[in-house]
Amino acid sequence: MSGTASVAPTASAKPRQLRRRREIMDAAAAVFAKKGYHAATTRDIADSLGMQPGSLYYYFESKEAALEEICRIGGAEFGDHIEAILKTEMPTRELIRSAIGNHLQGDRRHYVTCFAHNRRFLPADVVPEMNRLARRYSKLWEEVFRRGIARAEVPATLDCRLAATAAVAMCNGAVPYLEPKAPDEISAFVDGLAKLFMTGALGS
Amino acid sequence: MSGTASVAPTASAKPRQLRRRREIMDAAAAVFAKKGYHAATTRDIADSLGMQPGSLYYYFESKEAALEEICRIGGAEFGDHIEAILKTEMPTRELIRSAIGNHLQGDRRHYVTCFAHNRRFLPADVVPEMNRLARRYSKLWEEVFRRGIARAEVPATLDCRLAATAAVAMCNGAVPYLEPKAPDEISAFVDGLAKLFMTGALGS
Amino acid sequence: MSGTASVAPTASAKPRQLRRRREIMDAAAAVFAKKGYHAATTRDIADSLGMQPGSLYYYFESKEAALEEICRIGGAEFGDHIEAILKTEMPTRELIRSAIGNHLQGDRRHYVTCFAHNRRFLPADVVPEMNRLARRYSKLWEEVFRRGIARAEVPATLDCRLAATAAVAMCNGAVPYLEPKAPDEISAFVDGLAKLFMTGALGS
Amino acid sequence: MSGTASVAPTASAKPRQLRRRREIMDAAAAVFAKKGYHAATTRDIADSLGMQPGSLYYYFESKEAALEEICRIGGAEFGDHIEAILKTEMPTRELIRSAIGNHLQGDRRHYVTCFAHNRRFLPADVVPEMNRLARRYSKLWEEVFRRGIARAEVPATLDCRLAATAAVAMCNGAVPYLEPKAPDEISAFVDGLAKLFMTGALGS
DNA sequence: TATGAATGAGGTTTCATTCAT
DNA sequence: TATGAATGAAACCTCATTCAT
Repeated sequence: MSGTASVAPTASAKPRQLRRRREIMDAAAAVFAKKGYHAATTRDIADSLGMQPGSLYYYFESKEAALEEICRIGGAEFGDHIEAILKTEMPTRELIRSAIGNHLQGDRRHYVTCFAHNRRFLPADVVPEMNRLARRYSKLWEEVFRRGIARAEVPATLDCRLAATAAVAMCNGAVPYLEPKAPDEISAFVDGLAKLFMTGALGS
Repeated sequence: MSGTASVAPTASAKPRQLRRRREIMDAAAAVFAKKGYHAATTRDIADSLGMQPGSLYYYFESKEAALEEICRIGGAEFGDHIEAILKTEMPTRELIRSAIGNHLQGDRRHYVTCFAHNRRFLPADVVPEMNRLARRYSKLWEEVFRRGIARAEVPATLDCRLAATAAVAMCNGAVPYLEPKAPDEISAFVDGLAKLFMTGALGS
Repeated sequence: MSGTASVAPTASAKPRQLRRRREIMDAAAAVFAKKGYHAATTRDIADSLGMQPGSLYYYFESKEAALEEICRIGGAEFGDHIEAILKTEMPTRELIRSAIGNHLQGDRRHYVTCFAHNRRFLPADVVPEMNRLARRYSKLWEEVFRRGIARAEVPATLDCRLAATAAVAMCNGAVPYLEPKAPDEISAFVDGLAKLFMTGALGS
Repeated sequence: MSGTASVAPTASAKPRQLRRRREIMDAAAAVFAKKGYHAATTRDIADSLGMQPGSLYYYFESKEAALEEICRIGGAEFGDHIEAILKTEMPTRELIRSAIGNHLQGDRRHYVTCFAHNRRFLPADVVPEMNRLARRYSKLWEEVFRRGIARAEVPATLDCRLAATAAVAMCNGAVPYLEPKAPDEISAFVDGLAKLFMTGALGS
């Protein structure tokens, strides 16, 4: 397993293996996000990678374990992004735009879609953990609004909890509208959604 | 064989059958909406009705045929509701509240959830018809905003198409937040969403 | 159940019931003969009678019991016919023509088709009885040829057993060719088969 | 990755797969021929191969698709055999014996039995193709007799079409009599049938 | 690391059968 | 007698997963 002879190759082999693993998980996340966990077959994933279904099992223990990992990443990374931008002095308008952008345009957007729609299919003993991640994500959205109130960029009457829910709902519901769009269309779409969310349909 | 006595049962026989069929379809729509088409088993549906899976086939030809019918109803009825209220003189604020309410609180809300999330799983030859229904629903939402502009209840600068997409996206994304709520909580939630959608997170 | 009051109706009701039963069995035999026992559903039979599948169970205990009765009738009646004509002084040529005709044109021809193709699907404990009926039918065919030899109407070198097998095989195999034919075409066809069987393809 | 060593396995991989596929199809044909398509279960086929029913689907798409392929082979190959022997100078007696032999003793005899009895169960859009194959087989039998007439080996009065029908009917009807027989008994049986068919029961 | 063949659990569906009406 | 609704066993089929190569 170890020994001086195998150190050198391992040092370069590991990253390659990890890169491959990331490719596999990305493919799985994309397929899960597109079709949903149950409609997605291991063959779908394998096909999108040009391999055989059986070969996937070198990279994950089971389809469910893959979903679990994807959800964990999706649930955590999205929170992390808001947490990071909350540490900056960005004005609220930009915070919101950045958070929506991360949800819909980020590298790992498939992971979050997966998280949003498929975490309920995980085994009962990990669902609570996932819900904790979801709550954290919501709370961070709330924090965005609360901070906006503190800075007088947001009316003090805003129901921050409801606004957070609405933001997440709108992002999740918007996912299916992204697929047919080109990348620059997506940017414009996200800008539009962010503006609308901030000023409202009846606002100026 | 003849006589007034036998007219009554015959006259009520069909409705009874139709009522039962509606119960079955409602149950299927609820299960599909909750778990998604592929994760929902015929056993789930049957269990929620207290019957055996095989007995369902007395009422529909296949699980897929049931989905098709549910989607058709969901896609049509929701458009119908907006169409109906557009014919009234209701102010735009109430139009929007009513449309969101229909999406999230209506008797057939499970049908529309089904339609939104599962119509892509229908056989290729019915998907275009379903997409036509979806486009119609969007167009009717657009019409709500366009009418608002004409009446000067909505700023002329609003991108009506985007607003329609955002409204539908928000409604679809909000569905999972409804389930744990009591009926009156749902009403308050829908009121809040409608208000937020109209005035925006940053609006007064 | 009994009593003077019900005697009169019973006397005429029984035949009516029996006639109906015969209709049902004929329909079942026809469907079994056409599609085969396993491909034939109770719905097929019911449809051909304009009734509901459940109603059939007033006339037979089970689909299998119906098959058993049909096979028993088919197996017996065909033998009976040959037995009857063997008692006459008919020349061998006419005996053969009559036996083939009974197999392919008789009122109960569906019963014999059923017997030939589906008796193997009966429960193990009645198969021997059916095979006994089949053997009897074969033996009676043999007797036709043996008698022909005795009367010098058939060459003494004929393998009577083989000829019996061939006759039955040809009749069974000819059944599918009957269906599309009109009644008088069937007669001509049977005449042709009988002649060919007697004189051979290479005979004068 | 390259080198002569890896060529051999690749070269033999395909044939191995095809050989296995042929085994599966042969087993399915045998079971279909014995029990009939509807009475034959995928478990019957799997059992006769020592595998699980689900594993069969590695080799064919559905039970019905297997039947279709079997019928296509059965319908074509039998015609091919007569076509081939018609190209030789074989006398008519031998032609007939060979054609009957192919029907009842050939490697693919189960395929033809399948074809004869079960092609009507195929989907409506392939039945016409199958019937075309059946007609071709009949026509080739006719050609055997027609050629015999031309060569004066068969009386000019023979109804060639009827004789073809009778030959096919006799072969199909004789199939059930083969099963309990040993191989050499089968040969004798086929010889007997051929002779009887040629000279007739009443012929010398 | 990857594959092809196989497994077996579980899903959808069919259908003979029952029974209250 | 007949029906409509339901049952439950068994069929076909899918698919995540395993394993020898």
